[in-house]
Amino acid sequence: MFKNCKSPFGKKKLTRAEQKQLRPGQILDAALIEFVKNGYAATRVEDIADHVGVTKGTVYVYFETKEVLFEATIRHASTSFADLVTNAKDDQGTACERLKSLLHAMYESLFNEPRNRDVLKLVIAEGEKFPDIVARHDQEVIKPLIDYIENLVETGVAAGEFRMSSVVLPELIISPLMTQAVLQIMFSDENRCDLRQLCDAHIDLLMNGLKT
Amino acid sequence: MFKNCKSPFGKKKLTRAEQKQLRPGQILDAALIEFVKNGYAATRVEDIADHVGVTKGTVYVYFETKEVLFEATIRHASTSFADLVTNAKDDQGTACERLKSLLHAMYESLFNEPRNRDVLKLVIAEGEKFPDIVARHDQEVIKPLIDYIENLVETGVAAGEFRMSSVVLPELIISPLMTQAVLQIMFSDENRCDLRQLCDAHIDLLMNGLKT
Amino acid sequence: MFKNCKSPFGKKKLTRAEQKQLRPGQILDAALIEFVKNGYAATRVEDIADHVGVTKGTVYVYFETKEVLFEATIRHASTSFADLVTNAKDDQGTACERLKSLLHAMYESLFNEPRNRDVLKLVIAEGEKFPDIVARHDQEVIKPLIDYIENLVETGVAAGEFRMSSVVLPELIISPLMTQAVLQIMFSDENRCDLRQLCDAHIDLLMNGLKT
Amino acid sequence: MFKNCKSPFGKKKLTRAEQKQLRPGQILDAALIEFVKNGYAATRVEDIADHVGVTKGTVYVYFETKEVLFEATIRHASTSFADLVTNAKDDQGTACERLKSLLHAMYESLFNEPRNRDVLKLVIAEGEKFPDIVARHDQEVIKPLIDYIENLVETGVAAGEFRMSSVVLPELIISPLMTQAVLQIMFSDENRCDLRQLCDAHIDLLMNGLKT
DNA sequence: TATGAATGAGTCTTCATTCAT
DNA sequence: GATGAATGAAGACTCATTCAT
Repeated sequence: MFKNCKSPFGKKKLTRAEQKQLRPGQILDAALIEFVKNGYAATRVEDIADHVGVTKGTVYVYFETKEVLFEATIRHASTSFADLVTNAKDDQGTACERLKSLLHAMYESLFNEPRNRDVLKLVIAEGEKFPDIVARHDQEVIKPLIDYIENLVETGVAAGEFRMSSVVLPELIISPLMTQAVLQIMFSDENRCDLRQLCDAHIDLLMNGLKT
Repeated sequence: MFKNCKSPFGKKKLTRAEQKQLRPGQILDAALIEFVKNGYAATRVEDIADHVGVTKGTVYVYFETKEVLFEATIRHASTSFADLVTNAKDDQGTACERLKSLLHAMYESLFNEPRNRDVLKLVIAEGEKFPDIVARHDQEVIKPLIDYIENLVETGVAAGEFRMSSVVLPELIISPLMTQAVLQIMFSDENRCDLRQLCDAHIDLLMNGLKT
Repeated sequence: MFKNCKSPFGKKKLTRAEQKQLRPGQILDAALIEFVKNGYAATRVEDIADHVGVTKGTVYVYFETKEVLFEATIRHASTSFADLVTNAKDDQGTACERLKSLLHAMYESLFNEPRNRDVLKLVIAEGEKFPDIVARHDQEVIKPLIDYIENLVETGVAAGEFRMSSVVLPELIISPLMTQAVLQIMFSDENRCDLRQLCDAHIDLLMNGLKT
Repeated sequence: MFKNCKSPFGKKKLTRAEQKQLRPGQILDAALIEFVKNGYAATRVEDIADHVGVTKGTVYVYFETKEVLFEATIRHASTSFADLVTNAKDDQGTACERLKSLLHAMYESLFNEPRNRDVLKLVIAEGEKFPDIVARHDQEVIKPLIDYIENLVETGVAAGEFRMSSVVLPELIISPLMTQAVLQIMFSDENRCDLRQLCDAHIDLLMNGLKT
């Protein structure tokens, strides 16, 4: 009895099987941190292993090569942002309200999910060596977002909420977010800018700019 | 015959002394291309030398280490964008006109000067390993630009050209440019977006958003 | 009773105990194949395990180290050829007849027992790293064969069957067999040579050479 | 003066250029020794470098990979034996004399040129991993020799020197040499056998066997 | 000044071996 | 007995850097 009840008070000492299930995730988390810090080439597989508390060899039990690990790392970290658009599609309300809602969600994600910034940095820095990753990011993150906004703007124009004059490119609408992400990457997050203030100013300027 | 007669009418066959004077610039140009392509760590000094048509040793005649070469490369390539603000300060006209003029100049620079994008990419990708470079870039490129725009907006508000409501952050104003630069970096310049159209849409949306 | 009578009609589904008894032999068989194919250093213990259908760990249950396994593999595979001489000693008849009989038996063994070739290849290839194996092979395979032939020749000379002129070295007598084995090893058995024809030509030439 | 006159009495201190020319040969010689001693897989590139008195890196200046080095090593060492047949073709005399002459030359080569044994050992041991090497060896060493002997025997039979009865396979004629080479490889050359005696016995038995 | 042979520290990757389950 | 996760020592290969020419 209690044979399998590993110390009911602590949470350590997992069984091998449990460890094994956790390992890939642990390694991918550590890999993201290290790859973001040093870039692909300058990150040593051993640094990642140390970060997890295992040895080099263990990393190779789960990932065949450093390249495979890198690609898996990006894939692992790329989820949350894509979900954002998916969720936004359920929103109700006027185009204006839905646009605001989307932007708020994006600012929140920018604030709470460093992984999105991390992925962006890696796509920028390593895209030349890993074209597949750029394509994936375009396909699964950028494109859906741009398309959704384009659709929103068209809906708003049709409803008379937005002026229809010149083409309003979706890139324009999200550019403050992208720019803020890039600045956070460049200046290592020392919050030079109050995100809430930026969000408000962004929406204010944009809505004023769009209104009929 | 005429073997050494460096064709007085052509521009080839420079003397050794002339060669020597050109070398550092040639090396820095090649270094920029290679560093941008592969990143700092994955670029081999020999690749740069090959690109110039000399051997590794020659690079070390002019630059003590790869790090020194990298820093010199960034410094060498960082000039043009800073000049832009300096030149803009001579502009005359209303705040609105001067803002438009600045943005046009920046789009033109984005279009004509790939070096600005190159430097941005390197600052993003290698900033963690070279904090000095980030600081320099902030000090000499970003800050002056932000300050100039801030000043312009204040002037415009004071003159009643722009509405004064909420704070309009300079970052908001330049963000479409920054975003476009990042997209160009990520997608290797396959012009997904007509720059002229973007410029017009940007100015249109911005002016509408700012106006009283 | 009936202990071993698992499913009297089929031969599959052995008990664990039976499995256990077979394991060492299965491993040694697989090890021979892999060691012959890749050599000692380039053979991975896991390849051998895979070949048997077990995992690395199981191999180590039966053999302490890769070296021990290698030595056991050679010993396991070295039996048949030694028996050949033992059996030949029971032969009756003239020296000439007994020599022919021995050669026939050796050709048959060369044809039917790839293991002899396998052992020869390993002794040649790995002898430097495993001197014991060479010594064993010399002691248990080569020496007895040479001695037996020497004795046979002496008997034949004494009986007037063979000319006694110069010393006839036993190595001369078996060299076509050794050579054929080496060629089979080198050219992976693509039968460049009809063994029966070789056997006949060998015996013909030899008997003619030996006759008074 | 005498600046470049490197000690006319000693032979050391070669110039860089001279060194460079010698390096590949030095490396190949060392590589042959090490590869023969340990086999391909168990030989470390550093062992070879140490043997030459340089560092690992230097080996890679001249040979891209260990595999390339191995193949070059075999090619470098494979010359002398092939020449033997080429030279034999100039021989004059009866078929019998020419055959004897060839065998004498081969025994001499076996005695004086350890490289031939070395190549044979590597072809046997590593042939499976390097099929090209086996093919080359067959094409350039074995085939020419076999063909030459076949021709010689036919000539001898036509001239009535040899009996024409059964087919006499060239492999039979050279097998004592091949066997001796293999025994030398296996027993590391501790001359178990007087080569001169073997040669005489071989020729004696063979000529007796062939004669009409 | 320019070269490029040589170096050797550093990194990826493999694999024999161990041991908790 | 069997497993396979984990280890860590070892080896192939790279590349920044030096220095004799």
